[in-house]
Amino acid sequence: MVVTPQLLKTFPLLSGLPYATLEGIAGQSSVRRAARRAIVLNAGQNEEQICFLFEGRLQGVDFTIDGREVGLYFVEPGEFCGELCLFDGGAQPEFVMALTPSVIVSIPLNSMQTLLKMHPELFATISAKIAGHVRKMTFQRSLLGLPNIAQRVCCQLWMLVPEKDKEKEEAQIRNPPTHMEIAIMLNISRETVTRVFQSLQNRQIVKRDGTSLLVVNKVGVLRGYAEGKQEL
Amino acid sequence: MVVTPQLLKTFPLLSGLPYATLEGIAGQSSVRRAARRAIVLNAGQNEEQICFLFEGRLQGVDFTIDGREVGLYFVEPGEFCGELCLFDGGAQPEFVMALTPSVIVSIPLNSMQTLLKMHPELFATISAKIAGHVRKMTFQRSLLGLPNIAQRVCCQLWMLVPEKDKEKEEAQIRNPPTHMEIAIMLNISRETVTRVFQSLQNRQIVKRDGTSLLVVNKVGVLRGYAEGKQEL
DNA sequence: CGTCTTATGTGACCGCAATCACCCCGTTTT
DNA sequence: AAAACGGGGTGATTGCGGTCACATAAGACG
Repeated sequence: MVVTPQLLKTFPLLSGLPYATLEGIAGQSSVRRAARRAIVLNAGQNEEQICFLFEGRLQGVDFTIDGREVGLYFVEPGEFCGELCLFDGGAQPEFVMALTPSVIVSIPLNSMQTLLKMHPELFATISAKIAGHVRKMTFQRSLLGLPNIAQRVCCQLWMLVPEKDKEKEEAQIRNPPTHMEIAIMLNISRETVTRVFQSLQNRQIVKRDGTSLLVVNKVGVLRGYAEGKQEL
Repeated sequence: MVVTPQLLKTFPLLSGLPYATLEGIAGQSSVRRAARRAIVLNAGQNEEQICFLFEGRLQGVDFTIDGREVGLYFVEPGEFCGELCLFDGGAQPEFVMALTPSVIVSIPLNSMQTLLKMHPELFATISAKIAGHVRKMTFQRSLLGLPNIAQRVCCQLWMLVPEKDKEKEEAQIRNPPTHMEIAIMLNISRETVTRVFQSLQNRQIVKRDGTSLLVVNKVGVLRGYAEGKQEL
């Protein structure tokens, strides 16, 4: 499929670039659909591409020495991943997998490097992204320290609430991760996640609406659980 | 205390700089001793300094919502920390604490920024350092996925073995972290770490030599445990 | 020197989440 | 339409590591 400048313009990182530049980049880029569970980036390889997520949800995953899956972070539409090679040319440390059918725009590493030379102001955004990633990982790690499992799940759920809905009473989480995908993020078993969700549903705090929508009815209460102000 | 150019030159990041430049930086920098448990960098604040560790050992630590300590990474002599503000000007995400009495050289953020303008080639090293940090955190996260606790401890211990000793039969770990400090890195209790160490000592794999030295007698065996090839 | 503090060592107990085994249900595949 | 699959739901069991409560050892320090 063809990458259009309009498509590239939808990504915050690139939205400020002149049309002509975007046209050039578009010519070197590619767009692909990734099926559920498809590998977008491989660990341990020099992937040499920056992946922009247009639609869907991705997850960074790693594996322990004994083969268990470990969830690292989620990638939401508009964000990108695989940018670590811009910093040290090294290999991709973790796998990136599509959790839902996704649309991904890939810009090759060297196109990206050329672009950065022409527009060094983009460096600030990319640096900020990496810095943000470090902060996110730090926070995620601190989640694992919580002895209360339900609180862990609520924190993770809270992070999936769209920014714009955090102050509202009700929120929607589109394409929510499966229980398994949440479980590996939090180092707990799938069954335990299910049981916490049951508990939340019984209290009418969340509600499933089909397979691709999770409604948070009482955003404030969820937040309370996440912050440990109330026990589930 | 006064920072000399010679002191700065001991740090890999700065060792390639001309003497005159180092003199300039030295004038703006400061060196301090941090006692055991002293806070070197505060979380949530704009610390605006890059800290180079000359001697000792530091640990990045965070706290969960309910106040538990979480260990994030260790800083070894020659390395630096607090560099995240170079990337987004944001606050320091985690605390950095001295585990042993340490000597730390601090370069203010704006001196560092000026230096980077004059010597953009340093960017590569700093970028690589951040990239390395991301890789380290990813690995550390995958450690937490290990269901076998003893293996986790052995992995952590293996990472403390100096690079130069990894192929040898015997290795020394100077200023080893306490059991508690290892425990918070691995999300396990202090007692459990103690029990694993007992087990390792009984099998003559490690040996304490005073308070500031841990001798690994059988490096290969430790590695075997770390990689899950043998069960402890 | 004795006193304080911090680190380590160890047993007993117990609670909680992992595991296992199975169910249901909706979707996709054949 | 049947079969296969993946996701979610649930009970019973159990083992492992957390917690608690001490004991002991080793420095730190006046």
